[in-house]
Amino acid sequence: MTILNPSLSVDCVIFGLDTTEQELKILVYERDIFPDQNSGNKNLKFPGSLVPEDENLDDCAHRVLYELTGLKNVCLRQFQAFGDPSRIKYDEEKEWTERHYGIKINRVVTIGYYALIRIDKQNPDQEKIEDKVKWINTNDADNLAFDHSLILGKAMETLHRDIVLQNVVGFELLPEKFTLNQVQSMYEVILGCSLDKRNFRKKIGKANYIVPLNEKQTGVRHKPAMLYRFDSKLFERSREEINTFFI
Amino acid sequence: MTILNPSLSVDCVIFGLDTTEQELKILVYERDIFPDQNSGNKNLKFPGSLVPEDENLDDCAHRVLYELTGLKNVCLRQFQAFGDPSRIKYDEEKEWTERHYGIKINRVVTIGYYALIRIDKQNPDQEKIEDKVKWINTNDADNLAFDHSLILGKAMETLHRDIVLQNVVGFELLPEKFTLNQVQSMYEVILGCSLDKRNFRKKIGKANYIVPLNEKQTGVRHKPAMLYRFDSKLFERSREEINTFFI
DNA sequence: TTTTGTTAGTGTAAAAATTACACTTACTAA
DNA sequence: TTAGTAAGTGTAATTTTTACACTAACAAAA
Repeated sequence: MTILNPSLSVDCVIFGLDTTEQELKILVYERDIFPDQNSGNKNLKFPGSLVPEDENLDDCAHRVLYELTGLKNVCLRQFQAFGDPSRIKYDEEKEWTERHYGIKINRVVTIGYYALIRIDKQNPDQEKIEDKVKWINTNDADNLAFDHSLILGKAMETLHRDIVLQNVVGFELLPEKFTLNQVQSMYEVILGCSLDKRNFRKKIGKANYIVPLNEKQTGVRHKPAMLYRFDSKLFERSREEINTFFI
Repeated sequence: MTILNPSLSVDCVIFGLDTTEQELKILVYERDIFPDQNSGNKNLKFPGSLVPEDENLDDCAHRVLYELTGLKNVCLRQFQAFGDPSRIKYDEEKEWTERHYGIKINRVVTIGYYALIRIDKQNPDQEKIEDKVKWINTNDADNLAFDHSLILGKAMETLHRDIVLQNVVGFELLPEKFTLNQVQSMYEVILGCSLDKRNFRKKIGKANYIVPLNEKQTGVRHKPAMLYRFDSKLFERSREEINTFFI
């Protein structure tokens, strides 16, 4: 039997790109702590859990995400620990947590992880989760449970920084074969701004890990775009070069 | 009485610039776990402690650093949580920890903080610490206690990244009035590389928070350098601009 | 008082990167 | 055949980055 540590948890901020609606969404888990209709988003939290006594934090984050949402093979990145003793704001939240895990909890420090995924591909397993997990737009995500609005803010800061510095790519967000315009609009949605098409292509042209295929879009009502693929090995290599510059 | 959480700690990686020897050092705490003379650096750890049940993580890091070393008003930055269940490698280390705190410990997750300070100014309080705290060169810091060599590596990565991106300044490392060459050699020591003097000055010239004083060095055996001061308000303002770009 | 040793301080030209900007092409569906 | 749509392309101006070498100002020693 696994013994849960009553003062340690992980929480996963999963960003999903909705390519059809051009929106950045997050995955939340719905509980029934506050029955009031007007309780806003207080019933919504990020998928997370207390950490078993003998489990590695990274492993725990992956496992918990899988168990709660069915998502696997997600590239999670630890970004910050949240340790305010009063981060569990309401008595109801503490009671729910103790009921949920069946143990008395202490002050809980949570380790925040984040990931970017592709909504249409890596969708949460709906059967498993009994409609408790859903996507909401980042813009509608104020007043989440616990301190999860704070966690979201820090996750977004980290995401933007990582995207701009190319510490993370969002190529998980794109289909295996994609067009350069899809890459551009991915960046635009994540960064929340628009980019110049030609200058963007100049930049992307330098990235050897974006490899053109000898293939074009079909069935589109306009000039078909060239398709590309993402080469993760080449990407890792170029990322190492950047990192050794810093180290 | 404070109740310590048996599975949570903070550790502080304090970088100190030794301007005379042009070296980057770290502050370590010496214990007597391994009596063997040849035990390398296994008795050396970063100042840290278990976290009291009701204390904020940041507050805890500052308090612990003060109590162990006498250092205060240090700008600590959280950089990563370390949670490998086997990060306490040796039985002797676990025993020492339990003896030291007088409680049974679990698997301990530690939250890493780092800071940059000026060795000649903010020296640890030698009386208080009974010679248990000392500076060692970062190059000599392999095989530290627990997983503290891993922690050091991650702290240095973060430091380099923060310095290059101007997320942190090392102006705590310099005297109140300083020369541009001091700034440059500070960067050189931290980054471990040499920089072009003219290009460095061009860059520094754009930073409005480095303010020239109408004053020169005296008593030096060469052409006296212009003195400058660091304006932390102007710096904060320019840092906010950078941050809003990311956010 | 002259010399010597030492660090301070300065400019430029070439190369690279960034920015702003508008039209033609290739396809589908009507 | 036409209309609508997104794809794809180049350039000139500006800014940033890079490499590089000498003179100036002081203290100490001769």
